[in-house]
Amino acid sequence: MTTSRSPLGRPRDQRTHEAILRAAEDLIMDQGYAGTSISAIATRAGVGKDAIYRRWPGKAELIYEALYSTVDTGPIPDTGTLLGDLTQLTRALLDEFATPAAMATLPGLLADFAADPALRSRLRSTFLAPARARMAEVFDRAASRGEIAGTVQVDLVLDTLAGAVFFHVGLMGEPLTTELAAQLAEIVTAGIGHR
Amino acid sequence: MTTSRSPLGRPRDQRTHEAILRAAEDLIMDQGYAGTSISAIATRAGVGKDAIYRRWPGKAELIYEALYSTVDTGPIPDTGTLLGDLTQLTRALLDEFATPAAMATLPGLLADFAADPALRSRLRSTFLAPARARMAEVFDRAASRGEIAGTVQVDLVLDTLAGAVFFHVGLMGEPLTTELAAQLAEIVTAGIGHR
Amino acid sequence: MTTSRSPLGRPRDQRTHEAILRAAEDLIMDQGYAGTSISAIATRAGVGKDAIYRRWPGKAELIYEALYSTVDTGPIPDTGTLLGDLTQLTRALLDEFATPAAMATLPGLLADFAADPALRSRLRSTFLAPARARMAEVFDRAASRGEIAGTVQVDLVLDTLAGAVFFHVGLMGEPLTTELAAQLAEIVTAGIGHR
Amino acid sequence: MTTSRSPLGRPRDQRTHEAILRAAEDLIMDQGYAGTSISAIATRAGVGKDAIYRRWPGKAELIYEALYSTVDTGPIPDTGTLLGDLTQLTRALLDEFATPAAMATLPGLLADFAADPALRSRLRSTFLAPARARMAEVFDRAASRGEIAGTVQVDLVLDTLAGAVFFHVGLMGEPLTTELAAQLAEIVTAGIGHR
DNA sequence: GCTTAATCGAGACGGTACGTCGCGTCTTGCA
DNA sequence: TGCAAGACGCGACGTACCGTCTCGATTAAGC
Repeated sequence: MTTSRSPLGRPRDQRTHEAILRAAEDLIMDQGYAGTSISAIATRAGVGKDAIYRRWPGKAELIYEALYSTVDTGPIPDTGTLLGDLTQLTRALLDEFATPAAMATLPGLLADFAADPALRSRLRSTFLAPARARMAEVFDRAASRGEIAGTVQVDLVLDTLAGAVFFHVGLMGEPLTTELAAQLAEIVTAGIGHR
Repeated sequence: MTTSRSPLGRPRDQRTHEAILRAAEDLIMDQGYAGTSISAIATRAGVGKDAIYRRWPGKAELIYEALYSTVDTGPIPDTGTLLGDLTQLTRALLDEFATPAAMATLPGLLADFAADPALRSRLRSTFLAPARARMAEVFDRAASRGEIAGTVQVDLVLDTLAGAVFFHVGLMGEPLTTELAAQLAEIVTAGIGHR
Repeated sequence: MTTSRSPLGRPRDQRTHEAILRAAEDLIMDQGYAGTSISAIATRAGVGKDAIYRRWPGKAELIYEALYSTVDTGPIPDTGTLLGDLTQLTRALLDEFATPAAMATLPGLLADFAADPALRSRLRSTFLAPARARMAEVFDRAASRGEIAGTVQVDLVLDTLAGAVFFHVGLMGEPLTTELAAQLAEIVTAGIGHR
Repeated sequence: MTTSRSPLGRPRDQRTHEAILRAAEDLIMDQGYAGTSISAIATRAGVGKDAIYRRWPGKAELIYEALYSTVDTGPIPDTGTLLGDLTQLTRALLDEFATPAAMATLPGLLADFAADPALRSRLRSTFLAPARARMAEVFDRAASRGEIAGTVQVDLVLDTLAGAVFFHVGLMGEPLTTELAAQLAEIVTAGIGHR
């Protein structure tokens, strides 16, 4: 049997967990990523610093979980055309990145992730891999419809879309046009689709 | 006349200037961006901290000048085709970002720039604007050749290319394939070119 | 009758008690008083922290019991002379203070006791009072032998002896000469005896 | 020549130094030794913690300098009798230990000094050695007057007096009788003087 | 046999202090 | 005025203990 033994000692308090995440999000909102310290989060949450370090190894992981825990889990779009599907995928990406908190956080967060190989691979497996799987499915369907020929470099497309969104939204702080997702999807679809 | 008055007192020592830039580059190489402090740069350069703050307002600007001062000033590519021109522009972008020092620096540097509106606009005017001008020229020629119709959203294309390169190289630390530039240029060209 | 009701619930485990005292002594030996934490004692004893706090209110009391529980209960010396009796009392004092563990512990322990009035009076009643009683007896006999006249300030003598021993052994970490007890006793005897 | 080169860099600010010592003394007064933290001293003095750690390696040395810097430098007593001289020396000892701040500090301070061999020897050379020299002088004069015969174990006497004072005042927190010095001096004088 | 209640190991909890580091500014003496 | 050196106030870092608490499990004594 695989009955996982109930862990020893006092279990972690769920309310503590939530208070930390909430405090983190609040502080990010009005202080930005760099201006938010672990101590400040702890104070605001009414929590000891240890309670934070017990759960997360550092600021980057905490903030990542606080803001990006809602990985896209909706149904994979199936509009009947590659362009339609890609547009929806891109729009989902945008929706996640375009919140005020996310915009204020992305550059600093990505910098911290980039600086640490362990974090980098965590980001890849936690965030990028699911997105890649969804996109691969979309391309598969497009191929079976005959919309595209041969293989598509899914990673390349994903990087292109994510990179463009990051540049626009996170880095440049550009006002977010609702057409951006459509335009990007259009470019990529046409760029790939030509056989 | 606008002859700026020659400044009073002892003139700044050019060797100090160079020593700082060299020390900054060295430290970036083996400590990364976050691990490089102004104090450390000063010590390594055999220089007082004031000598640094007298020249640059902070770490971001110093590192930016030390590593990215060589803005692309070569001739605008003119291969006769949009694809060829874009490939060359993208390759230039890659060459600049793909040095070890640049890869180790980009995310942290961009985070610092993103956090400060003043820096952000400086980046836009110093770095992005020239690249945009060169790209606009390439598109103009393509239009006059009849390769593309109507207007092209140059900013969008630039963000897409730069974003993709940043994601691949700076953030993910991916091994750099020489074909990346060609592939990206191909996607964008096709994506735009279709009329 | 006042037969104390046998307590409800699971009785305390004697082995736990002993394991704690043994762990405390071990840790004191190679980490000193300040370097010994309650957590460390608990871990070393294979015991929860509560098991400690259930028995002792703090580190000072625990260590005190672990190292000084063997209050001098031997027969009161009766050598026939004041000098002989005082020498033996002093030697007993020395024997108790001169163990490596005691030497490593005394200053820190006394500091904790001094900082808390409750502890201070506990020390007085538990440790000093018995020693004082024994010494008073010795003086009584000396008076009845005619060795000393009038009253003797027992407290003063005790403080003098204990203070000197503490200074030599605990504070200065001086190598312990076997003659120290004799010399101190001699001084005090002569100092008091003169009428 | 032995002209000591003027040190490089900005010299340490004397007012900072004094503010720290004053804040330390204040806090000791109403918080005790254990209740006084370096951070609190820094805050109270309006000073950064570094300014403290730059000057003293830890709390013990800082407090020691703040409270006991005024080593007895008055003229060596010369009353004509050993008893008179010793009484005065003991009274000086008492005067130094019997201030409220000193009483609140001594046990904790001595514990910290005892825990570190380096501090222990510092205490010996800075504090005890001068006192020993003064006492040796007193004994020399007594010998030349014929009051005492042969050699006297100055260290033993010093430890006895200091230990007794420490026990009474620092450890037990006893109310301080003005006669204590006289009584102690009397015991020691008689104890030694008998030939 | 069942209930009651205290104890057990383990470890989470809110705090507080630690000693270090980097920031950007300032104050020296010398060039 | 520039310059190297380094002190300055500030504030965050991540760690260590404190003494209390909350788990599930264990161990008697009283019903």
